[in-house]
Amino acid sequence: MTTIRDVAKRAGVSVTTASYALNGIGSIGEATRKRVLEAAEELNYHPNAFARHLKHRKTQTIGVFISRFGGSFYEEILEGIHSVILETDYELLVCPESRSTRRILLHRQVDGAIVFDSKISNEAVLKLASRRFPIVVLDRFLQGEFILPLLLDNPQGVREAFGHLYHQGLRKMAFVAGAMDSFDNAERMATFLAEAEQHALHVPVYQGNFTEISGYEIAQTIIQSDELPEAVFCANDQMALGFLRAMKEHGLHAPADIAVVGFDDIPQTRYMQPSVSTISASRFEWGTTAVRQLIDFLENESPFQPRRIPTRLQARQSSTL
Amino acid sequence: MTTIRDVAKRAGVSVTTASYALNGIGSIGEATRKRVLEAAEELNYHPNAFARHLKHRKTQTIGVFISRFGGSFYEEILEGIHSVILETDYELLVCPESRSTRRILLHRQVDGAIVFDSKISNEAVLKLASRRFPIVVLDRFLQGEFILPLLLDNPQGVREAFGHLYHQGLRKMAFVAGAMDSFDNAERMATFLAEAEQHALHVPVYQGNFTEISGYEIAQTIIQSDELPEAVFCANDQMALGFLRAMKEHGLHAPADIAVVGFDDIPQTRYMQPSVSTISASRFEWGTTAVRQLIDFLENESPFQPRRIPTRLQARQSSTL
DNA sequence: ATAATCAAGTGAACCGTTTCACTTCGCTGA
DNA sequence: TCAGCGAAGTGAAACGGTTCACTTGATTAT
Repeated sequence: MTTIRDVAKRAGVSVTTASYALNGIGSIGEATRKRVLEAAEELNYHPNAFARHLKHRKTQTIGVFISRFGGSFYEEILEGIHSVILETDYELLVCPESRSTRRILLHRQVDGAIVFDSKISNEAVLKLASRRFPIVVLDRFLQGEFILPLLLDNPQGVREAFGHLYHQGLRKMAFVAGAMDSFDNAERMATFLAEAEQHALHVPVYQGNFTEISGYEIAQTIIQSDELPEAVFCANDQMALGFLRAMKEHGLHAPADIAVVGFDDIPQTRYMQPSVSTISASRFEWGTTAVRQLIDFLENESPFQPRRIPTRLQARQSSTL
Repeated sequence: MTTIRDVAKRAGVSVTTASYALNGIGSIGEATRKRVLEAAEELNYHPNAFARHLKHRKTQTIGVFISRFGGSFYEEILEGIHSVILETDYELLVCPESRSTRRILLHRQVDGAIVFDSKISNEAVLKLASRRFPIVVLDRFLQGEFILPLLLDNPQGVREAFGHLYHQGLRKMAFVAGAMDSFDNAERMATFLAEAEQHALHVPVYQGNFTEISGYEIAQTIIQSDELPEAVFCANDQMALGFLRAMKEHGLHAPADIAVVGFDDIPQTRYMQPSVSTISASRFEWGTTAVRQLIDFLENESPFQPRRIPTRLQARQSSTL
């Protein structure tokens, strides 16, 4: 590995001069600067990032903490984040859940974090966040001067979906809930029930856990009961898929027998027969917004702008009479 | 930030002793060790990763270089890599194409690399690879003592697909090729044509570029020609999807009018109507194999084991008469 | 002629660890 | 009694950069 000392020696200058010349700062004569740059080029010199970070106590890196790579779930968000990073001189460190998450966060290997991993506790986030280490959270509602929660606009999409069902004359509705500890689930449920209440409807809630199988099992239960609901809203698409699978197995059709709406707009929903109505959000924009705000905070200390990511109903076959 | 000096001071020992105690090496009395660990705990001390890396000239990090996050393409490979990393004391740095790729590679911020990004040139890989910096490439055939190409077993899957078509009595076949500079495309095509030749078949080749639209356009051309082939093999699924879309628009059905087979087993193939025959590989296993070999090389200098990732035909509706 | 100014360049400390080479000291065995 | 030893602990250099405070020597103003 060639170091700046090698470069300095070859250019016949001091290390200080070499450093200034390479970084284009300090007052260095044109001829000298050129000599240093040439030497660096000839020796194929590249500064050691660790030495630099150690000195600067900054890493020019944004950390993104997700629970796993799979599931198509983070893909678009990451693409969005990446697209912004490309325009900046920051780097991107994507870290799936593991011991290293703790390590990386604690060892300050990144300048700021975007958190989308419920395994990271609220306490941890609260403890870590500081002026020197702002955190954007995408998966929870958490307030703090140096914490920005950036969440989906669940109410908007859910209200739209409710209206879509209601205006088609459907009155007997059911709600299939996801994991209890999920903020999104809570908000989707609260909104749906509030809308129903406004229209004097009673909506039974079935407790699932966001998995396909939980949707499937809940559908079994519902189908075996006395009378079927006219419409079911599932707190996410996986459960809607499970629900539809059970319906199919019992010879029931959506939307004729039960209209079904999900949430997230995962790719399969488009390809299923029938195609599945769902609520979409621009996950790409979610990612770009998150990283823009984070970098803006790091560079200019601009206070966080609370914001919701818009959602939109995608009315497809499974709920359109 | 608390440093090891703070810990040493609080424990009333030298920095050296603190370091040894924290790392569990050197000869340090039991009582002293305990005192140091307590001090570290109380001060919430975490060693600075950069200082450590600087000293060690090792980062305990594997870099994965992909072209982008989207497209479901890397997902499973990354999951596989991640699952292995979890069992080791290495960390994972996933880097989508950008200036930073160069930076990270050149600045030796990782101990070894897994490359799956055709934008990184062969020359770059050849120049970088060394005993101290082994590289696994997943997207090209590249030989070198410190380079391990880990590729799909294209011939196996393609031969299976050819047999599947041939045994159903199909004789008039066509091949829809992907990007010219792709190793996978070349190998798939070579295998298919060789198989055809063995059975005295002539197979016309249509040049696409792996995109859905190129498959669509080629289908248009073929459909407007005098006589249709009985079967078409597309070098990847995207093109197969485009091909099927064009067929549908012209009122043609797969497999009755033309049997279609793709390659990659992307999720949609399962959900389409008709479901699309394709060739699958365990991408998860691809990832685990890659990182296992890399770490094994780093730790034990065990020479690379050339290997192919097995592929398997998934015969679905689009090609099953 | 001389002081002031300025551009160009340099020495050395520092960032936070690790680790080599060394010291200290109590104990054992002859 | 004392050489020798091993356990416990320490000082300081090193990793590879950056940057503060400083020197040098030429130019300018008076």
